[in-house]
Amino acid sequence: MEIESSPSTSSSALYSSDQYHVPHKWLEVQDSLKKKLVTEDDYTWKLGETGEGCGVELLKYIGGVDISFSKDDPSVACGTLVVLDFKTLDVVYEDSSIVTIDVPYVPGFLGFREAPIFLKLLEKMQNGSHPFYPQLLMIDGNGILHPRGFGSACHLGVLANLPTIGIGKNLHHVDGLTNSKVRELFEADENYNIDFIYLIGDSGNTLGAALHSSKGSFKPIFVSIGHRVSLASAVEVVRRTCNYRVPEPIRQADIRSREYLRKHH
DNA sequence: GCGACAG
DNA sequence: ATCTTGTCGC
Repeated sequence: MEIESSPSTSSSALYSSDQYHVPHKWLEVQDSLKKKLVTEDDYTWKLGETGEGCGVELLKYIGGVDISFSKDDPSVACGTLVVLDFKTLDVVYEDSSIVTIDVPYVPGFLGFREAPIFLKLLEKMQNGSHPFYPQLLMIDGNGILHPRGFGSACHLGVLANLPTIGIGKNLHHVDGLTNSKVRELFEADENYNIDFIYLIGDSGNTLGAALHSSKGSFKPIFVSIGHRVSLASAVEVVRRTCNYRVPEPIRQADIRSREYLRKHH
């Protein structure tokens, strides 16, 4: 007869520390959603730039999402969805919502905590048949650059059935990838004036790319595919939305969510 | 054995 | 994520 395991003994030994507890079914749900993941370009529009205006549908509305948390009450947060014009990078839509979050942050399960909030914002827009509903979404968090290949960008992409790109501002150490390894790769290629390197794990899989996205930034951002987009397209889109280190859709969502929270709380 | 740990 | 001052540069 099995003895009931103690609460500190999580079903997945992601980390040797018992600092985090993985709620029941999260691994199963993640695995189930992962089966619906599409890792290639799956959309009808083009990125434009060359020979546009020939009747082809172009990428115009690109979304960004982020969440800011209250310093006083960690359960109070503000989720924000912005939509930018891909060409001009002007914000053409913004919606923010103050919410209370009871779902804990567990490394490797960020989607469970944040995706529901973004889904609500997207549904609100979709239900109103808003003309600026995003064709593609950028998420503050990783895509397949993740311990089980299913980060929050994949999570939201599958649930929203939208092409998504994951943006990490810090490296999630996965498959043998480390910051020093990334530094080495950049230094090895620096002679060729290359501003990005592919993140290839010990498994041999390409999990994403590290990109020096703006001129004055030595610290890279970490791009990985979420859903229905190829890595090449993802990097291209990210490149073209970076006025600063952080791509504009995410940067605007970040700024505006923090501002909204400050005003309404 | 210790410690790592997207947001 | 959030806690935080000054400081360097355009």
